[in-house]
Amino acid sequence: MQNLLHNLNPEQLAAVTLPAQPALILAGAGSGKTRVLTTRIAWLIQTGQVSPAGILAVTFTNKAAKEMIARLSSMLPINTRGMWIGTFHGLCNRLLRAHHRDAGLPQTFQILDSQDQLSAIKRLLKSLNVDDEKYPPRNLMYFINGAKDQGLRAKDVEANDDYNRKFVELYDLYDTQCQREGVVDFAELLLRTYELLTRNQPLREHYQARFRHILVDEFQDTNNLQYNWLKLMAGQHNAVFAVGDDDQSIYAFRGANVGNMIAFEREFHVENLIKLEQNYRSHGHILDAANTLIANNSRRLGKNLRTDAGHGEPVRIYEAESDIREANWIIEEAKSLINEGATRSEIAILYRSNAQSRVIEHALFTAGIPYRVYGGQRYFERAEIKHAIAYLQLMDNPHNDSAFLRVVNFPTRGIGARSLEQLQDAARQYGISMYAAVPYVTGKAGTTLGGFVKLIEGMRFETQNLPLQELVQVMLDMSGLITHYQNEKEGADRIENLEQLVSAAMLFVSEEGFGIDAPAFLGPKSAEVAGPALTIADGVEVLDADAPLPAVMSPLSAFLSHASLEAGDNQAQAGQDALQLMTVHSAKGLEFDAVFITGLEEGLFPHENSAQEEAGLEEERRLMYVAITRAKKRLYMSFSQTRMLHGQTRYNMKSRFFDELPDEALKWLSPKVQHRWFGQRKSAWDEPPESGANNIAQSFNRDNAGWRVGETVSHAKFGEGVIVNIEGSGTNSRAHINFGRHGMKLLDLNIAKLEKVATRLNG
DNA sequence: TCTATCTTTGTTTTT
DNA sequence: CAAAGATAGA
Repeated sequence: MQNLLHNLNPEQLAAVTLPAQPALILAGAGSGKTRVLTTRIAWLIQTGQVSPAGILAVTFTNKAAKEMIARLSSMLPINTRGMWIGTFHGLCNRLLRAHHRDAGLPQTFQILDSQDQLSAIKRLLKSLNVDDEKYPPRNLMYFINGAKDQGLRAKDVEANDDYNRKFVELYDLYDTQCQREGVVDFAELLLRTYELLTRNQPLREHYQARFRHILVDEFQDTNNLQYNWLKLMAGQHNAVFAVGDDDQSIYAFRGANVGNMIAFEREFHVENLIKLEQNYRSHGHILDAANTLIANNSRRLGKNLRTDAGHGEPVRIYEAESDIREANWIIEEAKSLINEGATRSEIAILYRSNAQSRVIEHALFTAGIPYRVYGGQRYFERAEIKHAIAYLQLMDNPHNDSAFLRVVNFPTRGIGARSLEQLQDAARQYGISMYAAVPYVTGKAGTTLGGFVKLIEGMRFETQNLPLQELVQVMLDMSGLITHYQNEKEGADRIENLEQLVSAAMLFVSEEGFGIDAPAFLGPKSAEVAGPALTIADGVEVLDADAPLPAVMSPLSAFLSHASLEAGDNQAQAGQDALQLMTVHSAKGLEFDAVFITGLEEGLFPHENSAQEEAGLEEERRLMYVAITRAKKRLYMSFSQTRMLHGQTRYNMKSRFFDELPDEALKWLSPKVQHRWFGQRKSAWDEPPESGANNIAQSFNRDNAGWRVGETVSHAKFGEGVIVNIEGSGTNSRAHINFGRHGMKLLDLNIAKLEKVATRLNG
């Protein structure tokens, strides 16, 4: 035990060894949060206070769950497989599989990712002849998910006007459609489990009696439903150990409620509140930047990080003329870091939105530097993989209409809109799935559709005793997907991806502990598993702690769940030492020696859709805080005067966040730009401007009262802005100026009192 | 019914 | 700039 607890600081030690009572740990960035959480679990088990089966540990990302399991198995000589450590969604999936009957779901229910959900909604609207201009599918999706995140069914949602009443009605119909097809969306996984446990007292009491210790990571990210879910699991007696950081709450957009931290403190009568403020990650200047920035937020629980490390290097800031040059600068800096001995994988390039990665990727590719992109297009979201998955879904659950529609005519088999219309009519008439409705379609359409059904049934028959990876292979061959892409010009990559699916299946099978030769449809090894998966206790079927997943889920179902819930963390080229590219969101929880935060411009970061309201802006600021605190030794920030977005050049102002950083910690690298065309051409302008940038031609046109497009100006009332466009000339010149937080203004250049703005420079 | 081509439209973040 | 959707012609 000694070795378990040594090297913990007093606060960490106190947190790890708290008594079995509700506890809230306010853990700042880099304060050893994960360490405290895992050591706590290990300590509880080692001191015999609880058995591994009595632990429920919840995280938000699969990455975090895996990390926790890995650390735990290095700390304790126990098999972590049976332990309940996972994401909210993963754990709920597990519960629903085990109790599918009580939950009113087919055993092979399938999980819709957001793409699937949106197309299901579009399909619903179409079938109901609802005007999707008036009721945009996307809005309906947010409406539904928002309601579910609050724990509300359609009947529970209050609607005060016709418009919202329609949304409620559609919400209800959407649920009906999902139920008919045997599919659940992300929010439904949680809500269904919540309802199941609320309704079913014996079941609830069983799990309450079992999980004496519930530990929650990233508690600030819980939404109301998740919080209530935790309350339900906790019951009256269980110890909830919540770890979180209100300053790192960046998921309010999907319902996360920081207020849960305060609610938790109050409702659970938390007497054990511990703050971890010692930072072990970042050098002083970096931490100062983070602290100063986040101090601009109101409504904080209050916490200030400190470090024993020295000031270290200042934060370097660079202003580029274009996004392309920004990327090139990043690469030059990264190169010199590498020359100085830095490891590539310890350098991260962060951006606010995925679209920004393209320019950087291009530059990295040209420079021949290995890199790895996280997130973005994920493996299981690629079109060809989606098709393959749809075939697998139909084999597992033929009533999934989304899957049916995706591949019924892909590759083409002469089943067009008319046949499907007939089929949909039949399905609606009998209230059954499209697959089941096929026999009711007569004529030629009936024959071709029947052929498709035969195909799926043939695939099932051929694979009924095969292990998962062979099942996938047979599916690929029989579906005609491979042949289809062979005939396509750019199909080679797609075929490669499809072949990878076989390896993915094999990997999944070995990692999850399914026997590698076990048939994919049945519960393999179930006969040999020590103890049955489901035990009957007091007349209730419950999930046994030691039973591995396969006992309640067939390998195929499990694999499909995996595809939806994990989407393949883009493991591409793992192992190679490469630069790390990712959004700020996906960087949460990670740390790097050197970090580049890019695209720090008004409208991008903070994002224009968020900066309108105070709450949104504060979330953006927390996001920036997360970004800064990822860095250990070196931190770079950059922004650009121009940027391509939606195929056109945009002129953004530098981010307001620069004004919220402490000058002493910063070093501005960019050359002065204010008088660049009045003679003082220096450094960055020594190189010729890129061709094709449409502002360049205008930049040498001095006819517009001395102003040019792209220039930063200052206005008495609106503050700083960037000239986006100039119309007219001479005494008639008017300019569209982007004043960032004050919006776009059209000003007469001969009347408005504008001043040129100098960029600060101290290096 | 299929394919090629045009038009339109992009929430930014993720389980 | 792309991807998704709509339209026209084969």
